[in-house]
Amino acid sequence: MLDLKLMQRDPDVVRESLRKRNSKIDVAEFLAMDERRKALIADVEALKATQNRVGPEIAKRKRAGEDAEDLLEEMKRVAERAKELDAELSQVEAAEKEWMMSVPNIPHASVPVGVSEEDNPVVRVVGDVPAFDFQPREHWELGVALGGLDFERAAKLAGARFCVSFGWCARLERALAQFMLDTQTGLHGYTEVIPPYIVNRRTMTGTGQLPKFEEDLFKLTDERDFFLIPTAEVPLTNIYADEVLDEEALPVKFCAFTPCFRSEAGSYGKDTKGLIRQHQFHKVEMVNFAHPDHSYEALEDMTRSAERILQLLKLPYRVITLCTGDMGFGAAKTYDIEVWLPGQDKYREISSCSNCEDFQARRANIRFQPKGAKKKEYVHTLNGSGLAVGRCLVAVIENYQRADGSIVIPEALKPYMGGIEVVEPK
RNA sequence: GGAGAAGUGGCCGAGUUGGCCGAAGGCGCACGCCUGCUAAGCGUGUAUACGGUGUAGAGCCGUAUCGAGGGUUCAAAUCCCUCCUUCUCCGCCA
Repeated sequence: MLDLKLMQRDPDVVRESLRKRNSKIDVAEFLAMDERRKALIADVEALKATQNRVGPEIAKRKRAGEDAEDLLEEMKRVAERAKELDAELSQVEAAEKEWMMSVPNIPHASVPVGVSEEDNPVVRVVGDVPAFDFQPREHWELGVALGGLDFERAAKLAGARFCVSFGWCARLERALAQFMLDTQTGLHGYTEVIPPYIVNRRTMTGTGQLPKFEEDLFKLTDERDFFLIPTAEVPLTNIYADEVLDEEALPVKFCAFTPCFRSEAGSYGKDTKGLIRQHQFHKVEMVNFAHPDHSYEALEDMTRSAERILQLLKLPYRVITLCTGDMGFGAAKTYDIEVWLPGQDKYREISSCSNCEDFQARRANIRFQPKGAKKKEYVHTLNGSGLAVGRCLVAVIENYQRADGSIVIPEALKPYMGGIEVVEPK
């Protein structure tokens, strides 16, 4: 959520932001609501002030045994009127809040202006795209042939966009997860967390999934308003909702390995084969709570931490900056890391690292107490995949394939593979 | 799943014949004084949000907030309803 004061004082900044994001949201709508709200507050509070002034007078008369009928009559009318205006005020406030909650974050000045992913500049390219002396195959083809992936039985169990992994493949995914966690906790100072995979509406609203993107989520039919997490960013970031952190404690760095659940509504026809786009996948997520003065350093730091995984696995990748038109709702700046997939002959997203500045912190009410200052400030929150485990499995399979259809296990994963060094066709 | 108890300011804890309660007291914290020695004492201050004004995150005025939401009433921390959370006992269970 944006700062209400900023909306009121400098609506042009918001207009400009929305223009860069190609949004149709109209700031004038907000300004009108805000005017109306202020007018109502003035009226309602004047009436309540009257009530507070006359109330003790009534009590005084009653105690003295005097008649207070005239005041009671008058106050009855005041109370009635106050109630009417209060109801209208509540409506206006709710509408205004909803409007505020649907406005995306303001892009950082360094973010390139653009319309679509075509306009995302490449920041750096790391590792050489491997040259194969045969036609590299796609992961789903290799995985199925080697008995590791089974999409047909998954369809039977659940439906499209699910997968069952067996044997070496299940082990490889577990190895990747463990390797990532060990790297982030051991090398980069992250604290490992196991959060709930089901969260409530408040939590989903704190990070920005709600109210705008409910159709992307799996909602439980339970009357308790439960949702399956689409990413561990949601529970990790909300861990400190409604809390005040010590300034010296910043930055706080959490990581978690969790399943992620996404409805993938509106992605019909995209990536219909393989593991790239599933309703359920695993991800190691990193979340930082940073001091506002250092959050952009933290973004670089987090991105490097994600890249480290690919470097250790010797997987070629590149880093791009998302342009204003391609950036997510809550982000002020986002780097995507794209890994090379020989089977697809292109780079595909495997991590997304964002600085949300105080956008989520304001929604979730996460603050810190600056030393010497009176007022508490919102922290900056960052999140990034470190990495998407399912897509990393895809990358390993495709990059480490050999002409005979076998797959070599990357050096860095061998300690986790229980002796498996090569997966070969039977 | 059954039975019961509780939710007040950073913490503890008063307040339940509705009005004099934004809320006693204590602790903690901040500043000052005193004293001077591994202490203590004294004084003052100590929430947040919104609205108005404005020297525009100074001050002042107003409103709201005693788990959340709704109701009764001229008036509710105090009465009624719903929900949430925590705790205790029993049952069940990975």
